[in-house]
Order: sequence, then C-alpha cells, then structure tokens
Amino acid sequence: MARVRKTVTIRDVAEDAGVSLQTVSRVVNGGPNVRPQVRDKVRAAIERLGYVPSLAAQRMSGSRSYIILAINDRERTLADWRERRGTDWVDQMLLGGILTCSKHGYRMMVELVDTHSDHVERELGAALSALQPDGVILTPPHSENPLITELLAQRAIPFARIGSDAEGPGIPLTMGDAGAAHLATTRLAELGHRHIAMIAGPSAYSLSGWRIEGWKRALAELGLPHEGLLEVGDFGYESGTRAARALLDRNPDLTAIIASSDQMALAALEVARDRGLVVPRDLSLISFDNTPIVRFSQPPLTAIDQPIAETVSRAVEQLIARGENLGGATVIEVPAGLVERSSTAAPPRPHPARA
Amino acid sequence: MARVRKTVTIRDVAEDAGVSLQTVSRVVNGGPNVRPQVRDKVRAAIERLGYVPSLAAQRMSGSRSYIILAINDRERTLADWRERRGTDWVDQMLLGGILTCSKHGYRMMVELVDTHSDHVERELGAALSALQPDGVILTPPHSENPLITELLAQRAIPFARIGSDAEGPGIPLTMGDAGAAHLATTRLAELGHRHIAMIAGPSAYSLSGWRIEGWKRALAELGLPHEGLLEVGDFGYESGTRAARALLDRNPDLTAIIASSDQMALAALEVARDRGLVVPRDLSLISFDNTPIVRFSQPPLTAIDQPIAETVSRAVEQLIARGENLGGATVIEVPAGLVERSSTAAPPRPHPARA
DNA sequence: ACGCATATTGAGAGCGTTCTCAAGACTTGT
DNA sequence: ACAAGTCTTGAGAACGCTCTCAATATGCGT
Repeated sequence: MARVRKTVTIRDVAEDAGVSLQTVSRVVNGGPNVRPQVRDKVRAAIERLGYVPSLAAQRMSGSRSYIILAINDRERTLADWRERRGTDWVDQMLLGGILTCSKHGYRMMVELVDTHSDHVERELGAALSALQPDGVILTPPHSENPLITELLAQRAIPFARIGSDAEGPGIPLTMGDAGAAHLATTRLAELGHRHIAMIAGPSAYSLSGWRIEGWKRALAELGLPHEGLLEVGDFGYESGTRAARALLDRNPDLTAIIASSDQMALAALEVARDRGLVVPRDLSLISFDNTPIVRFSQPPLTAIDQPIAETVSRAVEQLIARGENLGGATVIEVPAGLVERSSTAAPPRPHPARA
Repeated sequence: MARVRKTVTIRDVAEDAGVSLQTVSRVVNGGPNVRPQVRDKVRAAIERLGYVPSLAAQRMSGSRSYIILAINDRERTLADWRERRGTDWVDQMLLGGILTCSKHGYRMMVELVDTHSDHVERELGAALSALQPDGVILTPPHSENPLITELLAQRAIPFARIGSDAEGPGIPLTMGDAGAAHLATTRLAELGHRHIAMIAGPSAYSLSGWRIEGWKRALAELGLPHEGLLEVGDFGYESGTRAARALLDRNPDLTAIIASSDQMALAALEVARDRGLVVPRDLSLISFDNTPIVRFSQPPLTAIDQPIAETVSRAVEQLIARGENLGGATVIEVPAGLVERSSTAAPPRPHPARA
C-alpha cells in the first residue's frame, strides 16, 4: 500500500455517503436540521474514509480560522530561553492553551513580539493578516500596550488581556495578585515575622502595583511597618541581587522577603547565603511564579503559584465562546495559591502575637 | 478611524499598482521574470497598503502550507508541565523552531502525541489532515516509532527525526550523544576519578544506548572499569533516586556519576546529601540536558548542554530546503558541549595518573 | 530589418470549505 | 384533503491565493 494517498475531501465523503457536500458540512459542524439517519450515514462515511476538514479551507470560506494566537514578549522570552533561566510563561501558556484549544477543535500558535519596538504594529499586524486568528491572548506587558490593544480593537479581533484590569476592549483576566501578596504577607506574619520586605516587579506591569498594594494592605491590617521595606527589580536575577542587598543593608531586623519572581527570590537566597544567613532559619523567602527552578533550589522555595495555565485556558474559552469584543467586561480572576516548601519558618527571635 | 478595515488582498495591491494579480503574486514569492521597475512599483503598493498574504489562501491554492509541525510526547510533556518539573524539550524546541521558521516565512505549531497510545496514527493523522504541514519534526521517542514514520512516509510529508540515526525515510539528526558521554567521562577521569558511574535513560530511546556506548568507550580507553556502574532510569526524578542509591550501595569507591537527565542528576544530588556526601567534594555529578533547574541547584550542576534549539533549527532548515523525503540521508550531528559549574571536582583521595 | 528564442505579463481554472438561498419533503390544523 | 407552515436537502457563489498556459514584449543573430 505504498501509493501516495490523495487527501480525503468533503466531496469524497459526500459521494461515499450518497449525499450532497453541504450535508456533510452540516454534520461535521453539528448543524441542526439533519435527519438522524442521514447523520449516521455521513458519520460512518467520515469514519471509514478518515476525513478531517482542512483548516485552511475552513478559514477560506467560513468566518472562523480556528486559530488562537498567544503573544509573548520576545526580548524577555528569548533571553530566558537562550540563557536557560527558565521561562515564566511560555510553558504554562502552552499547557493551558494547547489543551483547551484542542478540546474545542482550535489550534494555538505562539508569536513573540517586542513591546518596546517601534514597529510593534507592523510585526503584530503581519501576524494577524497572515494567520487571521479568531482570538488573541495578550500577556504582560503587552496586555496594556495601547498600540496593541487598539490595533486589535480596530481589526475587531477578540482578545484577552492577562494581567490587566483596565477598562476598554478585550477580556481582562488577572491572577489575584493583590490577594496573593496579601496571603504571602499574612502567612509570614502568622509565623511571627514583623519585618516583611517586598521586592516588586517593574512598574510598567500593573501586577507589580497590585502586589505592592496587597502587601501594604496586609501590613496595615497587621499593624506592621512597610517603610524602607520595598525595593523594585525587573524580575531578573541581577536586579534581585541588588534589591536583596539593599533591603538587608537597610533593615537589620529584616526576617522575611517576598520576591515578585522566582529569579529574584533565588538571587535573594544567594545573597543570604553570602552573608551567612541560613534560609529559612535566619530569613524566610516567598517567591512569585512557582516555576520549576524553585523546586530544586536549596532549600526549595515556598512560592505563590501563578495559575498561568488555568488562566490561559479560561482566556481561550472566553475567546471561543464570545464572538465579540465586548468592552468593559467583568474582570475574570483566577486566584493564585501558596505552595509551602522549605524557605519559610518562624523568625529567629519570635515576637509575641499582637494583642 | 474606527471603521472596521476590510482585509487587504492581493487584488487590492494589483489594482493599486496597476498590474495583474498574478504579477503581484510573483513579486511576493520572489518569482523570476519580473522587471525591476514593475517589482518596485508592486513593492511600493504592498508597503503602502500593508498587504500580507493569507496563510490559509496560500495553502489552499499553492502546494505549500508554510507550516512546520513539531511533535512532542504528550504524556511526558504534560506531566512535566503540570508538576512543574521543567520541560526538557518544548522550550528549546520553540526557541529554535519559531525563530528559524519565521526567518523563512514559515510558522511552527506544536502537537502533543501519545506514543504509547494505540491510536497514534489516528491522532497524528488528524493533525496532518487538518494542518497539512510542509514538514514535521519528530522528537524522541517518536523519532523511531515505525507507526509514525511510516504514516509520514506514506503521506509523503518530509520529516526530521531528532535523536535517531536509523535508516529509512526522514532526515536523521542527533546531538552527538556518544561523544558527549565520552567527553563527560573523560573530563571526570582527568579530574582523577576512577569509578565513574552512569545513570542511563530508558532503552526505548536510542540516545540512551549511544550515551552508554560513549561512556563505556571512554572507560575502556582509560583502562577504567564499568562493571556494576550502570543503572537505568526513566529520566524522571524518582528513578534517579533509585538509581543513585543502588549505585552508591553497590560501589563504596564511587566518586562520580553521570546522569542522563537533569532530574535524575538532581535526584542523585539529593541522595548524596541524605548520605552526608558533599558535592563535589565527595561526589562529582554531571547531568545531561542543561535545563534551567540545574543552574539554581546547590551546587549548580556541571552539565552536558543539549543543543536542542540549534538542532531543531537545523531540522527546520532542512525541511524547508528539501521538498523531498529522501531516505538514507546522512545523519546530521549537532554536537553537545559541556558546561562546567560546581558539581565537579577532583575526587577525595586522588589517584595517581595512569602509567 | 526579420525571424526565432526568451523574458515578461495576464486570464482563467481550481484548491476545500462554508455561506446564502431556493427547492422539495413532511407535518399539522381545519 | 388542502393550504400553510416547518424540516431537510442541495446548488452555486465566494473566500484569497497559486497554477497552467496562452499572449505579448523584448532581445539576439545574421
């Protein structure tokens, strides 16, 4: 059976089943108004011939392309990949995206776009024209880049904004950053910590602000100070090193740090080690992201688990369900959880519980 | 300018440039026989209108789909993703694949397929029919699954087999596994180690055999023993724990272990720690893969760097270049390198160099 | 200049699907 | 049993592009 098999088209199925091409199409797409008897006959033919509709042809004629395009930051992603630093996002995006897409007969494609470039519109526009996706998923920091959101809105392509709660077109989804930071802070306070610092992400990311907000709110509720306990990094390792050093230099009483990324937390761990501080005995550490690298550090890090896969999955479902770009949609929040490992413990000199 | 812009088609460009639709097509595809003057005019129109050909339409009419499909093992990939163990492959595949594809105007899609399932052909067949990719990239263990390679050959779809040097259709590519294992072994011997163990991967993977082969050959050349120094794992953490324990139990003189995956090496590190062995003082460790997790372990691991991105990139280029499925192609080898970190050192009681 | 080869252009069909719309087959109410 | 629906089916156009092939323009040798 070495002969090259010709592609099975809808026409072959129609002939085989003895119905019109259009009827097959209806069966394939679950159209209404088809007699059960005919439907079964067509299904049998499809099965027998192994027919699968061509995505390209479906796109050509129909209004849908069955493609969801996920946009990630190129610069950051490539750097992470090249230097094997561990990617915060792409893995989990694919996990959530591919699975959910295929469940609905869709396909996911990944596009890397430079948000800082002055030809974002050009790059993204080309991808949109070529692929004509039914939906686009934006991740930070693209989620709030007006050049991008406006381009998408103008082209009337439904899109999801992950990590954004701004008004405007597109479906906003967040991962409960404020709540997660609040949770981490509270947990540390429960362990007895009274000087809890935060290494935040860059302010260009909305989620950086939300995390700071959650941290501050928890501290306020607990009657703990926040002055001098905040440093800003860029999510990268080096910035974590700088921030941890500054924090430790400035606060002799510091016993706990929450870092806004795994890499910054790992950097803090290294700084602590250099200074002879044992984690978690002398210093507790909680990171954001929960990527694989924090499972195998010494000690393994307690981390806020960003439910990226779940969030992307929700985004995909929203995009597939709604055909429209409804502005001002309710923010969908997929809450993050706390995975306790071995970088958190009671502080060296436990303070009595607050009265 | 809030009006919904209609898609710019090749017809719009033709009109704008005052030429036929066919001429525009020729310019876009770099066809020969177009006067420079006309070409420039058309290019200007394309630029002005922001025309980008529709992938779907190109696929419909032409012979190419401009899509390369990368197949990865679903079971393993999903487990790695879900449990945040770090994926050995997908990241780097995307790095090499996406970049190289886009350089040639192609797109890469990822498909997860269960190699053990009895409906591999069905699953893969559906993906092939829907996408009609111009090329497929197979990663282990799919690279040598006859069900898959035969399906591809029968459909006359060019494909690359990464991690396979078998005869038959498809372009074979390897990462010099024997050489890499040889290199790691030799390096350890240079440091003075005389009892160098290997935790191999499952025998279903050809590369497992190659690595054992390289290790054994190096040992033979160096006059060192290999008896009792081989254990087989499944690349996963737990299997690494079992293997490391067995190795250490059986060989009191053991001072170095080469593990066939990062996770197994990390497991060995943990076993050593449990037994009070300090790495690298008491035990040297070299892992295969060099994924992010070994950069942040304590100590950071010396590792064989699998050039997955580069290999996939080469595969993409081959697939795009050749339109044909030439059997018995020469094996393309992208050699792996050794990244020295802090898990390797001279053994506790250095042996004199061999006479 | 003339005829032939070659370079350049355009016209029309076709790719595999879904869309629109019209035709035929069945119901149902009276 | 008849008209007026409602269900079910099919025919043909359309999607945006590349293919094939024919038509025209240009270059060359003598």
